[in-house]
Amino acid sequence: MPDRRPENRILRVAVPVPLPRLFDYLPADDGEVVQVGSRVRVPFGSREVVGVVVELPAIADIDTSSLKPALQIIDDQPLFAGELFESLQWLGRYTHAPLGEIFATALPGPLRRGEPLPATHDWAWRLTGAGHAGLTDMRAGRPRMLAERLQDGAVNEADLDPDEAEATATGAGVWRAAARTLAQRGLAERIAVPPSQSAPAPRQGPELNAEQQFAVDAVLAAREHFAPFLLNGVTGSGKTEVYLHAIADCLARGKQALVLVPEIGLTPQLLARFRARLGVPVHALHSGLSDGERARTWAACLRGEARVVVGTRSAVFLPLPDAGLIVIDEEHDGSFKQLDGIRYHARDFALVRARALDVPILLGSATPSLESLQNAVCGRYAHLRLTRRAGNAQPPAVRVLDVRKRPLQAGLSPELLDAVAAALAKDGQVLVFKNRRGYAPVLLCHDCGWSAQCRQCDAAMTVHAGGRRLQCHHCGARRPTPNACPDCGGLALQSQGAGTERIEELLRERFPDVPVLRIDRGTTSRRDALETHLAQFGDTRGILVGTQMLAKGHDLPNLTLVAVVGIDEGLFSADFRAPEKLAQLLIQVAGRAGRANRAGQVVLQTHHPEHPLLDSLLNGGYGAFAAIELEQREAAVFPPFAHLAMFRAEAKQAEVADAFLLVVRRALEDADRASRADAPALELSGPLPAPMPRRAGYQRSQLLLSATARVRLHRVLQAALPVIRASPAARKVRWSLDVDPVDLY
DNA sequence: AGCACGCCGACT
DNA sequence: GTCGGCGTGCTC
Repeated sequence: MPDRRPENRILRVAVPVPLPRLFDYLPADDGEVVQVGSRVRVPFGSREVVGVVVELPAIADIDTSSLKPALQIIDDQPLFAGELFESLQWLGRYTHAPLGEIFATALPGPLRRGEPLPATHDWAWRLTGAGHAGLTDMRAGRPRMLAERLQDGAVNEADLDPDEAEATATGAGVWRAAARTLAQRGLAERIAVPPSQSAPAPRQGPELNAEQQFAVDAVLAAREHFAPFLLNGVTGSGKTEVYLHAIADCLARGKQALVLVPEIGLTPQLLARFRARLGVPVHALHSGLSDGERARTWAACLRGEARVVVGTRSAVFLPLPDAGLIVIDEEHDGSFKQLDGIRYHARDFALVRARALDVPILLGSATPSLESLQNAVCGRYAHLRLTRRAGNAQPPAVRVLDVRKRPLQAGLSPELLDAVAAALAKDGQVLVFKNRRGYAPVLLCHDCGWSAQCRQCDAAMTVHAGGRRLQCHHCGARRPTPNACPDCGGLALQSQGAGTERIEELLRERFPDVPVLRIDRGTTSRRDALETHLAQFGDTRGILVGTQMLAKGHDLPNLTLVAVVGIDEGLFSADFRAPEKLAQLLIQVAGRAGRANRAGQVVLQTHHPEHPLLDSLLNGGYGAFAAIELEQREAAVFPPFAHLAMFRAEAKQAEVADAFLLVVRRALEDADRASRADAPALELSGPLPAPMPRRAGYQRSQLLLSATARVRLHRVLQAALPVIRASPAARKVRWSLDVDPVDLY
């Protein structure tokens, strides 16, 4: 019988520092009982940190002479228990990140800093005795109006908040000033009440069509166990209705549902729709919330009070003691991948959690990632298809504009400007969409469409050294930029198109009598600014100019023309994922054009009207494109047929970063040689300059690893990382490891 | 990552 | 004579 008395256990703690090990502490002097998964405050060097207890080994087995006592047990009940604890351990092994940092990223700020788990009760206001007595003597005004609302009993703060329509008319939260006034005069008081489970009565949704019903039935049939579904539904086919039915069933069984949405997808409209339909409070979790609100949602989930949570990437770390279903909307979206710190992929981690929780998981998209599609093709995911659009909505007509040798203004051809003029003449709205993912620039001939390709790699070369050098990101080959096009002899070689500012400027000049609204990071940094801008734009005729931000969001019923420019960089990018991202984007922006009552038109401006990507996409849709692209990925041994990891390093001098990556390369080659059964498991490319090689005075460089077998990739990484971390070169650079990197070039 | 300790330049 | 540059070493 093991001795479980706390004084005979030591605490093995994961501390939030980038050290791949755990630290042991003696129990706190207060003799408090500790459980695995609880936070503890511990001394660490010359400071104090908050860590998580991950083991409680018997004191008899440990040399305790150098151990310090823990300072405080923060949680009497573990914050990380059961499935979440296990899944986070898995994530630590998978990302090769220290456990302490994993726990820290899984927690909202206040909990990470050691604050106690917040209360989750609601607040309500009620009149005091004096308030009831003095009501009739009060002057007219907001305080009196509030007092009158409270005279029949306490009212929750949530119910005092005006609803969406009122909020814009009166301004949100005006009652708070009135409440403060009443409280100061002793007429009203704020009281804690149990968390409300009340919500608007669930409203009936539209009737499901046969495809939707089939999808819902399939999910319900599998609801008792882990079952991944790819819900592949064209734009407007009603994926959300399928989610809502599956969630309603989950709630009826007394279980929790977690819905992950892309950063830009968590709009007030989406939340309002969920709230109106489900009949329980719907919690939201996104970066626009205050730290306190995030901590409260975390606590509400842990206590099982939150039944439905809709959240962005970080919501994948919420505790789900009564989980019944996980939904990932727009599963292909890039914002599910964290790009710094712990570089996790929320969709992939959600799959791991769903398996551990033994619940179904629904991945929805009109344009699934090729990874998920391949999983569906090979039968690991059940493939559900929604092919019919709601109502009479017709897919928009797509026209490809060949702009070779056309006189461009700000990158726009005369034909495109004519199309804009025509749409405006019919009182329509126009969206001019500039494709500008952070592609490294490629060289293009405006006369014939020629682009600089590497002679060995069949991949586009990227422009470096201020346009004077071309470099291949696969093999590192370099050559000078030609002065004239090798194919047609023309001198119209250019590395990139115009930005949205230039386009906006030109359109204003050209169409002075209509509003031109530019939407991009510069004009629209705040989270809700996009919605506000679009709402202001309304449905009058006018032009929207923008980048990715405009691909989704606010419905624009009068949008009759979508003009897309700048797709050639995507067609010939060095990034093997560029075609996939471009195809997804084109489908998405095209989906914005036209509604049931008004036909929409899409114009694609390109130097490559015959490009296979455009051809397959236009003639066979996303499915046809994806089938071809998957074949190419298989032939080239790229994901999902290979598994990648990326070391990145930055230093003041490029040679320092490269020297470190050469050490990494050596360590990986050694580990690979030592572990290999028959053939090398790894293919390495690099060190190569990163897409933005210079940033803030730092030179950035990277080393890519590829392996066909995931286990071997991890085995080699695990063997090589101690060597890498211990190397003197590692201290001279800032470096990181990214397992399953998304943006390569 | 922090933070301390530790040994060499321009300043009150 | 000191304040402070950031190299290197450690954190139970």
